[in-house]
Amino acid sequence: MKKNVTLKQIAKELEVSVSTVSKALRDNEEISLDTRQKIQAFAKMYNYKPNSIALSLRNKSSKSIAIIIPQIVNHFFTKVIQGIESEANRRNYNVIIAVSNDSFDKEVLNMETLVNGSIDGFILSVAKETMKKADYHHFYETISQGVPVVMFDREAAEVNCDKVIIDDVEGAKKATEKLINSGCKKIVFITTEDFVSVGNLRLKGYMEALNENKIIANNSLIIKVKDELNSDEIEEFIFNELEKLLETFPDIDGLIGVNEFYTITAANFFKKKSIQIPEEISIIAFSDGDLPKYSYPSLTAVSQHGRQIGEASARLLIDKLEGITPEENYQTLVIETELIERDSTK
Amino acid sequence: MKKNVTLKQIAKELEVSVSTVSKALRDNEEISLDTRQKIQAFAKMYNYKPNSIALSLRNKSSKSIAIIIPQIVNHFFTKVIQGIESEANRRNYNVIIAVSNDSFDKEVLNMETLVNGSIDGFILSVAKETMKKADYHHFYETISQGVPVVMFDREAAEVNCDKVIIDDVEGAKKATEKLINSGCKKIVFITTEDFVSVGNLRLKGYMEALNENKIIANNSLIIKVKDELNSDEIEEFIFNELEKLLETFPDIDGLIGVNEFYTITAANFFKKKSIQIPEEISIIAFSDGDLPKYSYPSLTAVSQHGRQIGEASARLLIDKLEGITPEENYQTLVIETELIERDSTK
DNA sequence: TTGAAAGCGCTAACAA
DNA sequence: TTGTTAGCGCTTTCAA
Repeated sequence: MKKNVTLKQIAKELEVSVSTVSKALRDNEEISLDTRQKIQAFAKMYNYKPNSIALSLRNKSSKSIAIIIPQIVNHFFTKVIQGIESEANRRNYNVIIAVSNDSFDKEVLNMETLVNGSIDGFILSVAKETMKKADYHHFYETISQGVPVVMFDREAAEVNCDKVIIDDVEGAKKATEKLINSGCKKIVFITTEDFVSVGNLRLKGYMEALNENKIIANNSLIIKVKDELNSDEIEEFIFNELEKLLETFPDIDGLIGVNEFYTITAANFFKKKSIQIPEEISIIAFSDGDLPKYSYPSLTAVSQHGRQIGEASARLLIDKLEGITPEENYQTLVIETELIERDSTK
Repeated sequence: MKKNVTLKQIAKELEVSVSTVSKALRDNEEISLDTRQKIQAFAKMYNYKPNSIALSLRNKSSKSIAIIIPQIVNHFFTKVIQGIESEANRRNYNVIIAVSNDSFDKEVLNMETLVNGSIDGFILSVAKETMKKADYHHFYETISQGVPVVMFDREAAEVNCDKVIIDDVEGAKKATEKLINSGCKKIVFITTEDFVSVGNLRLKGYMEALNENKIIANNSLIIKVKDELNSDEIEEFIFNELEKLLETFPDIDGLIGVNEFYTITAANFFKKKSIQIPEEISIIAFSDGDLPKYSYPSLTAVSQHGRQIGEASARLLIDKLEGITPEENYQTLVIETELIERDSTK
């Protein structure tokens, strides 16, 4: 076990001072070409690598940014990470990923442990529990300490910071219109409980589209899946709700789900019932994931462009870190959704 | 923008020395109860948080471990991360995630940037390109610098370090046997190219099961998907191969795929052909993901227990970091696979 | 052209 | 019981 060489060791070997070595390695003109070359050659030979911790301490900057996401097992978030990674790497920043598990406490803990020196800024999507509690003190604190925060997707409206969101209202509207235009009259909407901003916005878009097309919205067609259910229970819940719905409204002919799981579960329900997709019912999912694509028939989906969201978030954050945009100049970028038409719609 | 308070500032305010503050905050008995309480109260009021960078520099340990995975958009890897996270958090370690994108250069770069102080050890799955090149110098170097490495799933056999692998041979064998026992005679096997260790091992298990059941293996039934194809091309490739296969062997009645994408694509092919699953053909996927579960009919799958792999890896690494296991004592843990029976097999 | 010294925030051995 | 000092690895100002 040979430890990494330090400036000190090199200095000792070469019988020069530490500062000379430091300067030489940064190719400072102050040092004679001769010494510089000698030192550089030696450093290379001993595979010298500057200690990044020491650099961070010294420079008050670690050149790394932290991502805090609610869940790691989530295709949308992984896409966002991919986007952040690519932009950050391009601009020589490292990326650290932490997971809040949708828990308020873990979100706070993550920020607290990271905020002290190890990272220069945050890109995060707010944990569900935090939204529910509406307790945002940890965001205010980090921002007031001069550590910039960028929120994406799930954001806290009252917190002043850069944000990258998708146009959920518009996305849901486009999806609903697509169904209406292809002849659907009774469109089911499966969403989350009210406190999740995203679900709400999508519901709003659905409503708007109905209104504008003079279709009277019917609350019975809106299924709100309880937050605390696990995946088996979700299936059971959705199957039950649809079963009931089908009894009262045997003529439902369209369905939109605010995430891929709800939607695919619904699609499977109809497959089981031998109700043809899209002939008898058209289906659209909100999703950036693989489920709709590999489903049979494949599902038309509203893509959230996770990668672009990630890239935009990283750009916003790094621009701020490097002083390209002034500190108190907060922007909210809206990334357009895209309707990817597949085989579940006419 | 108020910066975080430091020991020095507290010391100054309270007119004591820095070391007194340091000791008081760690509740050192050396300091009188009186002073301790005063200092602690003050620190709390000013929301003092130790600077983790300074601590790392001082302690030569950051209490964090780095995960390097080939891809972030991969359900298996995210499950593993989840497992690592939970074990690491339990033992008060932070987790940093970096992505190699299956590129040799990026893997090397990641390790180099992280190895210098910011992390105490690595948990990684080897990038495809690295396996192809069989260039493992970066692993040797980090290990020889005293930074422990744990490899999971995709591992470099010749590198001496802790490893957590799944019993791929056994998993494939179980899957094949399941099909044989349910009456399948002609089982297709869709795998990767030869240099991917995992694909190879699974193929071996398939072969073994056939042999032990006196079924003569037929190379034409083995489809090797080229590595460089994108997802659309993979679909095209698999569809073509199966089409051809069906002409020569209209009596194929079983199929195993080494990952969820290959398998689900094959399943979709049969759905398109109106060949009934599982009546006419039984299907099993290797997968930890959601695709098989939400497929219709749902697909029987060999689960790799990603979460457990993650937990075991973290345990191995942290035990080494804390000196619980001796440095040069390398273990290879084998995590059993599990056949999750669903609706695509009889 | 080179080097000494201070300092980033913290801890710990030793001195007072 | 409290404080002084040195040091983790690095950069940078100022002096030689």
